[in-house]
Amino acid sequence: MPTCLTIRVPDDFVLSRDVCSYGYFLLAPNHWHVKTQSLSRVLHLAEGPAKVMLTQPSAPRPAHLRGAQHLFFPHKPGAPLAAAFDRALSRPEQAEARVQIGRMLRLDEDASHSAAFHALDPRWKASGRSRLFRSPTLFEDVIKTVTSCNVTWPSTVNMNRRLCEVLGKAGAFPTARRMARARPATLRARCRVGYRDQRLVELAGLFLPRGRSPAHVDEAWLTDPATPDDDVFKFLKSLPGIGPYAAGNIMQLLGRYSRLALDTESLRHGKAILAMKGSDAAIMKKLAAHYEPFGPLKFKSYWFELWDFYEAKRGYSHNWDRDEVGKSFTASQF
DNA sequence: GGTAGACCTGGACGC
DNA sequence: GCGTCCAGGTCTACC
Repeated sequence: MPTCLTIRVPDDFVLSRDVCSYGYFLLAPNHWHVKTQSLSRVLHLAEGPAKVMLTQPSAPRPAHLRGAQHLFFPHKPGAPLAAAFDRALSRPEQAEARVQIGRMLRLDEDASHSAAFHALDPRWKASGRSRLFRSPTLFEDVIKTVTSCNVTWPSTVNMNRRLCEVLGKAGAFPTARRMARARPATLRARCRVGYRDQRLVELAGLFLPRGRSPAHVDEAWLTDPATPDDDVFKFLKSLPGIGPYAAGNIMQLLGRYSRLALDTESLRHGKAILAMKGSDAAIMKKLAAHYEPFGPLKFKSYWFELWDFYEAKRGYSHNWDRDEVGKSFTASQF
């Protein structure tokens, strides 16, 4: 009989809001189902891939909001999630699945973490936004970040879809082992990753347990609170295909929010929304100064400002259709 | 330390 | 249908 797990979540956790909080929820193998307000994807587990569907009990729509265009998330905050798999999971696999789901949904950030963020930046208290969706593994987060560099959003969508189709098992995201064994020419020709081919293969090799390179990715060290942010940032920048933007983004994916990931979207935001003037370099400096008051959580403040802008243009993110949004969504098109 | 140019893909546009 | 232009971050060579 297929396994169905009950996942306990923090008191303020809302599936629709906390999944649809970062662009990766639109990238394969993730699939957000607007009609049912649920998330499905294939997870890699010890005995093979398993598809999971995550749901949370719904909350009744308050009478005063009925029929009105208003920020309303359809789930009951803090209600346990149901994780329904398409096959039976062994005990060790169930534990593994819980770890991966917990990472993806940032269940380690409890209500007190959200409260601390809202105390620092009260603009997000009403919506409750605080968590940023990520991947079940650091490896997937790093590869997704590289596929988002120097391309428009539709290309990122395509690259991730093709990586899953060509190298993934049963629709899963490729494992580091599989990608490390791939020929760069295959990645280029079949996954359309372009010049990133060699870099992706090298990166994948650094995630293998017995990486020979001194740059081997030690996830325990990267996530250890005792490791200074500066050291993590410096290490990430030393990896192939990772520059200042990608390193800043991976920092937040590691739960380190003290850095910004500044790119052309940031420039657009600075000019159009924050009315900043000057050269690009000058605006980058102004952006850094602008978010400084939000200290160790500045990435969240920055990101939710961007997200607000996207939602103002396209409606609430939990109602975004993956295929529709995948065709556009880039600075030059706003 | 700062900067110019190459690296690729895919969409927009003109013919 | 074809050719050209452009957006996008990283890397290398060079000053």
